[in-house]
Amino acid sequence: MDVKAARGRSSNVQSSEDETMDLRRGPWTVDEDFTLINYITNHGEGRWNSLARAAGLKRTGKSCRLRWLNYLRPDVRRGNITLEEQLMILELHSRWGNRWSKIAQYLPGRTDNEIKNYWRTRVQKHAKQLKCDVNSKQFKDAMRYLWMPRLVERIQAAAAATATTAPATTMNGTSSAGSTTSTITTNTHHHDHNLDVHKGQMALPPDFGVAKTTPSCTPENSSTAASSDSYGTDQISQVSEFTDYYVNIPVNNNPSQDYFPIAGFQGQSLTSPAGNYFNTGLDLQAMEQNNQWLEGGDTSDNLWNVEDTWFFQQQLHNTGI
DNA sequence: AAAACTCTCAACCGCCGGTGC
DNA sequence: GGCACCGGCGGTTGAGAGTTT
Repeated sequence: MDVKAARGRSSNVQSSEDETMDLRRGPWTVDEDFTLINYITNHGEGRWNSLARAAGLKRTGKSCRLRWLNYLRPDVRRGNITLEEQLMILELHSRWGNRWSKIAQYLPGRTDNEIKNYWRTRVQKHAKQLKCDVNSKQFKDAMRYLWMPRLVERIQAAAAATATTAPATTMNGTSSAGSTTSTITTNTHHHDHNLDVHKGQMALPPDFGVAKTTPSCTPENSSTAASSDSYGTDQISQVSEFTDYYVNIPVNNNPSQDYFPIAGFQGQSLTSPAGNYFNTGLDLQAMEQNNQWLEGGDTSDNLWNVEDTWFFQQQLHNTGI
């Protein structure tokens, strides 16, 4: 098959160099993969254009680089994004916006492309369901006060379940295995860098979770400093608005050592994630009392159910936001 | 069963900054 | 300083798989 012509968009715009070199485009074949892996195994990475030529691949250097980094590299992790990774992505995106490669640095084995795809397909889908812009204050607040706490809950529930089967370790804080009533312990100055969050290697940025001297989860300043797609240097929060406080959450089989940061809580029970920090008119406590959104059993893609969406939209309507 | 629709993700594009001549 | 080349990044596309009608 002539891969070059496989993608209509690609076949329309061909550089003269491509035509003279008869470079291939489109999906990689098994043989090409094998050739690239073999060459890099024997010679290492180098200048990608010359590598492509030396390896006998009729591909651009860019294409080889992309294939290697996003797919063939031995340490690339594939498959579902874990809850911890989801939480990390939400958090880091709140800080850095669409800096996918930077975010990927903190998710070992995940590529910027994968994270970008996750954001576009999952996160933006939720924004679409809520009929609001993914960069809007409403959506960011909903993400912070609904989605992230819910992720934390599920992580915690999973950890509690693990603890039930392996009672030798205990959570830092009180815990009811299998329930969602565990108390989060505030740890405002905890700096466990390079935390063993996922398969032992999920490193956190140096200021991840650093407490501000003044809590910032107020209607006035929430979701105003970050999360724009066009980040100027003055727009990048030095401290994430999502990670004002550490919350000790065991996230793997060694809960006594591992803590996962999450924002917006100050020693609150997870049963009240909407809590007292949200006074923008979106009465999330009422949402909680409406109790639909805390119902368990959903999947990571179903953190927003129909009721959530409906209620959220009602709040938007009622408050005139 | 099949058409229509939705979702996922690999791959490409253009732009930009770094580097060497 | 100017130019060319290269690598890296974020944005976008579209094929194919999956789901719904």
